[in-house]
This record gives sequence, C-alpha cells and structure tokens, in this order.
Amino acid sequence: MKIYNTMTRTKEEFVPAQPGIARIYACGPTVYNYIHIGNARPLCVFDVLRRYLEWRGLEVRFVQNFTDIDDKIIRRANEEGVTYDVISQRYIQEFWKDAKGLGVKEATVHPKATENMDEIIAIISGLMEKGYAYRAANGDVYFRTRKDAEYGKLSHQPIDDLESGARISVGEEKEDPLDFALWKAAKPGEPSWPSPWSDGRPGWHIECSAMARRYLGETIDLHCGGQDLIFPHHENEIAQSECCNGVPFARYWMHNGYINVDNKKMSKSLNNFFTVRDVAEQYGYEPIRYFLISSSYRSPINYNAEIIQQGKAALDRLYNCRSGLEFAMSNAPDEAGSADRETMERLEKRKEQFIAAMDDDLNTADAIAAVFELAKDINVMVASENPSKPLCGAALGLFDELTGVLGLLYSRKDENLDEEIEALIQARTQARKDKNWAEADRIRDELKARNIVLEDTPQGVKWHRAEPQG
RNA sequence: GGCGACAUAGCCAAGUGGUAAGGCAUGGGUCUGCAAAACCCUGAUUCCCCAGUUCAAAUCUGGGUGUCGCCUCCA
Repeated sequence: MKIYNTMTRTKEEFVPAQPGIARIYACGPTVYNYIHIGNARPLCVFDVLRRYLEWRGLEVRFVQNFTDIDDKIIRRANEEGVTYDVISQRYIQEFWKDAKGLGVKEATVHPKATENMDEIIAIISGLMEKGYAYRAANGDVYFRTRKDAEYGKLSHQPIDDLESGARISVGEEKEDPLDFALWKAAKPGEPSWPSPWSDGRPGWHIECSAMARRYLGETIDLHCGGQDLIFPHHENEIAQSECCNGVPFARYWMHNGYINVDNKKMSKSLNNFFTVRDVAEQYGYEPIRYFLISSSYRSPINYNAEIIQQGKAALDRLYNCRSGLEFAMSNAPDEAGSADRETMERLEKRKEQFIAAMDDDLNTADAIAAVFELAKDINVMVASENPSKPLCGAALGLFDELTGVLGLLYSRKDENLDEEIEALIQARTQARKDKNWAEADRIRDELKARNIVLEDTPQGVKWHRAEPQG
C-alpha cells in the first residue's frame, strides 16, 4: 500500500524493513483526564491501519505508550491531594473504557514511561557521551539542538526560523533557546527517579525515543500521531534517537488531521472539546468511530452533534443489511444455486474496490463507499434472488470481513429473546391472522417501547433491537 | 516573519487531466392491513472567483478571495 510520508511529503509504497513484519509506534495519551474526540481520531485511524495491514498478511508489532508522568499529571495530583500514580492509573483505566468502546484493539505493547527509566537514562547517557546533551547547574539535562545538523527535517523548518518562537522559561538553564529538556530535576515534593545527573523525571520527548527503541529497535518502520506532534515532539524524537543510535529513526511518518469545532481546533485551552465519554453517553461509541474514519485521515474535520447522528443513521443501514441477510439465510434453501458463483463474483468486486481504496494512503472514505455498495448488492440479492444458504453465508462472510477491517459493526446485541417477548410476538402474529389490526399494532408499539422493532416480511416476522450501536 | 492545510449538492464527503463515488436528509413510486426495512426514481449543466495551458481541467499553471493550523503543552 501507499502511504503519505510526512518526511518526504509524498505518497510512498510502504515496504517494511523486514519482510512480513511492520514495526509501528504511535504516540499515546498523557493520562491526566478523559480523552476527547480529538484524541480519539488517531486511535481509530491507526487502529484501522493496523487491522488492514494484518488483514493483508503482515505481522504488526504495534506499540503505543502511556505518558504517565508529566507536569499536568503532577498538577492534577496536587489539586486532588493524591500521588501522581493515582491519577495516571485512574485515567489509564478510563482510557481503556473509551478505547474498547470505540472498538480499538489493544496494541502489542502499551509501555509506560515510568516503567522504562533504564532505557530513558541509557539514551540520555548515550547523548551525553557524544556531546549532544549537557547537564545544567540545577541538574536538568538538555539536548544541544544546534549540534544536530538535520534538526527540522520532519517539520521542514529551517532552524533559524524557529528561534523567534523558542522561549526560555523561568528556571531553565539552557545554553540556547532551542535546546529542549531530556531530564528535569525534581522540585521539592515532586515524584522523582534517580539518575546520574539528578533525581528527577524524563522530559516528554525522550520517553518515546526510549520506548520505541526498547520494544521495536533502533529503526522502526512507521511512526504515527497527530499533526500537532510534528513539531516539536516528533522532531525532537528524531534528533534524540538518530544522534544517539546513529541510524535512521523511522522510515515512514503518518500524521492525522485535527478535529475542529466551529472551524477551530478542538483544544483544552479554547475549552471547545468534547470528551468521548460524554458523546458516547448520548449517541453511543460506534457513531464516533464511524465519524472519525469516514473522511480522509489527513483532512481536518468539523465535529458537531448532527454529524454524529448522520453517522448513526449510516451505521443503521449497514446493521439493517446484515440482519436482513442473516434473516434471509435462516429461511434460505440449503442447496447451492446455479447462479451462486456469478453472484459471488459480483460481490467480490467490492472487495477489490475496498482494497484499492485502502491501498491508496488508507482512503477509508472510499473503502466505506465500497462497503455501502456491497450492502446495496446484498440488499438487492436478498430482496429479489431468493439466495441459497451457502451464498448467503459467503456474502455474510465477505460483509463481516470488510466491516471488520474498518472495525465497524461490533455492537451487535444479544440475539436471543426472552419468553415473554416471544409470546408477545406470537400473540401479534395471531392477531394479524385474525385481522385484529388494533391489537397487532398495540403489541408492536409495546415491543417498540421495549426496544424491540418488528418488521413483517413475506417470510415471517423479523425483529431487531433498536439502538444497536453501543 | 517561516512552514503548511482547506474551499465539491440542504448537510457530511470521495475524486488530482477524459466529462462529478458513497452516506445523511428531502420529494415521488413499489411492497405492506398500516408500518418498518428494502428497492426504483428524483437532486451539483457543475466543483470559491478570475485568467491561462490543453482536443479535454473540479483536477495542471498564475493571480485573487475566504477559512484554519504548526512554529509554546496539545492527537
């Protein structure tokens, strides 16, 4: 497949260094709060990437870290009068609740910064030995940015144009405003870890360099994250890793676009963010995932409630298609039909369409279009061709395969009915036979109030639960 | 100041040289006891504006206009 590489600003064929194995690192959340919709975008987008690569036969070693120590976590802990790890552990749990709700698969490894201090210190030591890092008088350690001739190559920023934006904040003892912290000496009362330079904690950027190297090696295939991480975070990771290891850090870089609200970037400072939790409580998790993958991952997208409802309606169409197919299958003749192969070949065309879209820089919008066209084909087949059981099974397998790669349609509910509901459905069927429409409609309304929706078909009554997307 | 992104029907959104995918919503029809779902039909003579290149442009070039982002913690 081709992916758009931020480093070269072109679409390139993605070829892992070691055939058959893709080593991917994705920057994970800093766990000091619930995640918002903007945080959810890379989660869902790169989850689709990972599923797709696996589906195409690659072994994917996917590493996503938790930043479980940093200024914001410490501040939050102080506000609540608890230790930092109470905060980080709480929001890691909350993260998992949301991530699972969004249908995001667990990465191969979810390392934590605090559990990788040895590797962090090893990299800083390596940088010290090579003269790329220095210890300031207060025990901080900084990276000597100007010593790295390639600094700025990811963000395509000439180093001298950065200087105007760089700041030295109070208490920092940098040689140069561009230098950034590798290690921060602890202030009184702060959590700290021992190091050759001071008791303290790692800077933000170094942890990713360390965890990528420890779990994936010195050169990884793909590094991904949000566009706002390009500078300085990913630029700094490159500087640290390449200056320390002497080999390229990542062979490809992918960055997702922002979520906007009223055309402004969703962010904490503008206070225009929506947490995944809040939106999910109102509309369910799956419409959020659908919204996030229904357009190009690199484009900015505007969030609003109407968009989520549109996604919910779109998902309903797919759920209806699937349940219609299952219902048809339960009533279908067991023997294969003479036209089965021809029909299946027609359906398989959608799979080719799907692959072509995904191969083109993860074009999930086109891939979803292919799924909808498959749904149309299936609906037509079910409605007019009286398909055989084997054909229905094959179509269902294909449908589940493609929706599964996108990580959709995972919210199917229990397919069993309790006896009372069964009895009501039977009573309604009898009422309809007796042409007692008032009673039939009354029962239908009663069941609807209990979240069971009935549909009368030539093959009998079909039912499904309302609000299938959880 | 440096670097970059975006502008396609009521809404969302693909498409980067060959005559506008897909979804949501709307209207009409078929089916149905009525519904629901599904299916059929319906919708941009046109892709922010102007100029240019070309047999051919939403797609390329130049110039505008508007919106947004990074350069500072941020997915």
